[in-house]
Formats: sequence, C-alpha cells, structure tokens
Amino acid sequence: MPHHREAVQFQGYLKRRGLKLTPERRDLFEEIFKQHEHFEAEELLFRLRRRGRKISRATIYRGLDLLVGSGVVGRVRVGEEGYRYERLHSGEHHDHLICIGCGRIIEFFEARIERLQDDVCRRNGFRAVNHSHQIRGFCRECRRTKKAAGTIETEAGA
Amino acid sequence: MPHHREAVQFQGYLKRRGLKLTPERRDLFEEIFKQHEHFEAEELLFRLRRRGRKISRATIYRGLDLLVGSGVVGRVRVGEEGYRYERLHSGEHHDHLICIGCGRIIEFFEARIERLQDDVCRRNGFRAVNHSHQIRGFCRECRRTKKAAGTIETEAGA
DNA sequence: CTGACTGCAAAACATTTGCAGCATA
DNA sequence: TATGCTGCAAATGTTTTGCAGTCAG
Repeated sequence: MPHHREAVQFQGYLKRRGLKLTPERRDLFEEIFKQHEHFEAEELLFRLRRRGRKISRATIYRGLDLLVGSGVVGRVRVGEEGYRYERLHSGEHHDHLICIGCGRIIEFFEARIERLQDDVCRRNGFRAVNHSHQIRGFCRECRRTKKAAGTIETEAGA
Repeated sequence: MPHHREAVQFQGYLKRRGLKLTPERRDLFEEIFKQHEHFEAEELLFRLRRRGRKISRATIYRGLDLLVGSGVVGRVRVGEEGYRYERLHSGEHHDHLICIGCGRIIEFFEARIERLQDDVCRRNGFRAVNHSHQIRGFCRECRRTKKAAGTIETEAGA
C-alpha cells in the first residue's frame, strides 16, 4: 500500500474523532493518491465512476472536507471559479504558477520569499497561519504556441 | 470631483468601446470611491439602496465587470467564497494579509518578494500576467483578544 | 447495536443571462 | 434615432443539506 504515511494520517484523523473509514472514503483516497497532483471535485466523480466505483457527488464533497481537515489534501482557490485540490506531501509546502493559456499548474518553492513573508508579518504584528501565492501567466509551451499571449489581460491589468 | 484620475480612466475605457456612462454606473463608481478600500458586490447593493439609489443586482455585477476591465477596481479571491473587490490606485500594486479572526485586510508591498517572483518565472520560462499573494492568519488585535488563536487551523495545516 | 454514512433530490449561494422596454451619445 | 442599458426573473454551476435507509466498529 503506497502513500502509507498519508493513509495513516488520514485514518488517525478519522479514528480520533470517531469517524468511519468507509469503502467510499477508501476509494476517494486511493483515486487521489493514485497519481493526481491537482484535481477538482467533479473530476474525481468522473474518474471514480469510470473505474466502476459507485459514489455520489455529495459523498465526494463530504470526503474531501475530511481529507482537507486531516491535512493530506489541500484546497486552493485558483483562477476564477470553484476549488482545486492537491495532494500535500507531509510538511512540504509550495506555491503555484498557473498558466492561463492551458491551465497547467507549476509548483515552486522559494525559501527567500518565505523568509520575506515572515518579515512582513513581523512588521505588521501578524501571526501567519497559512498563505497562498499564485502567479498567473503563460507557460513556456503557451508562449511558443500563441505568440500574442501577452496582450490578453491588458488595459492596466494588475 | 475627487478621484479624478480613476474617473477619467473609467470614462475613457467606456468611451473607447462605445459604452455609456449611465446614472447607475456613476452611482456605482461614486459609492466605491467614496471611502471603501475593500468590498463585496452584495455590500454595494446594500449601501446604494440605503442611500436611496435604485439599482439592481445584475447592474452591480455588470458594472463591476467594467470597473475591473478598466483597471480602476481589482477583483480578488480572498478566503473561501465569492469575490472581493478593491480600489486600485493607478499603477500601484500590493498584496494582502487577511485576518481570519476579524476579516480585516492589511495591504503590503515588498519589492524584494516581487523581484524574487520574477526570478521564479524566469527559471520556469513563465511570463507572468498578474499574481495574488495572500497570507492568512491573525492580526495584532485578534492575537491580543483571542489568546488561543493559533490553535484553530491545526492538524497539519499548511 | 448505534451513531455515522450514503445517495438522492431539493436547497442554497453567488453570479450570469434572456428579454422587453428605456435612455444615453 | 440607434445602441447600449436596465430590471426582472429565470438559469447556471458549484457546493451543501435533509432525510430515510445502510453499515462500520
């Protein structure tokens, strides 16, 4: 059984609060940790159904809440609508480059930025709990393909 | 008439595309630039109605799109749901510290972070269009008030 | 056994859209 | 006068919830 660490973390989370590890939750966990780094709720429903697992949309959402609560999955607001979820490899943290051309998500980690964030918080008497740092633009691929890519979000864009 | 610069920018935007400056759009602009740095769509509806302006929800949303398009207002995804809007003081850019205790939003700008972001993009062959950088946690006030503040989003939180 | 879980369908939200009449440039 | 605009109400899309039956521990 791969992803042992995350499985244990999730199971512990459930057990500690008297919640149950049902087949549906197992399937959900498995599907997520099978390979997918980033995904959406609807996508999971689709994948699971295609694999012949029967599970309802409501159960997906309820299960995702637990996975997020347990810390093995993260919920990110990316772009314009809905949520996007991602596997969290215990303790690790990263931020995102999001391609508005093709939707690709590139992860990055820059320790110096993290350090400067701490400075900012300290200067403002702020105690950080978490942060999200997203840079939106065009990835290498999309820059090559669609040449005029840079001209889309103009007129005094942020 | 205050906020001349932004008003001109917005009017120019409308004129350039053959759109009209209606009383509703005037009211909307005025309400936003009256004082409010950060606000939500529903809030504007409420404020305008209270001031006796008649305007529909649909018109608020349509108007906000234009204000965002013209660059005088920014749309941010903050926290968990819906959008939040903010006035943009021409050309200026900033990021946010968001208090999860009281909802307060503190703006910050750290040139060194901006520079490091550019590095990250360069290393990834990415052309940035915009970015959002939010740090969530507890502001000075809330840290003083609710002592155990740090213990809320635990269990391997990001 | 019992409290938690599931699917379903309905509800809830925030935002968008079609349409018919209205008003700005 | 001709486009664009407005309000309304209905539509949308995503996430949540009530409920009655089911199941894990």
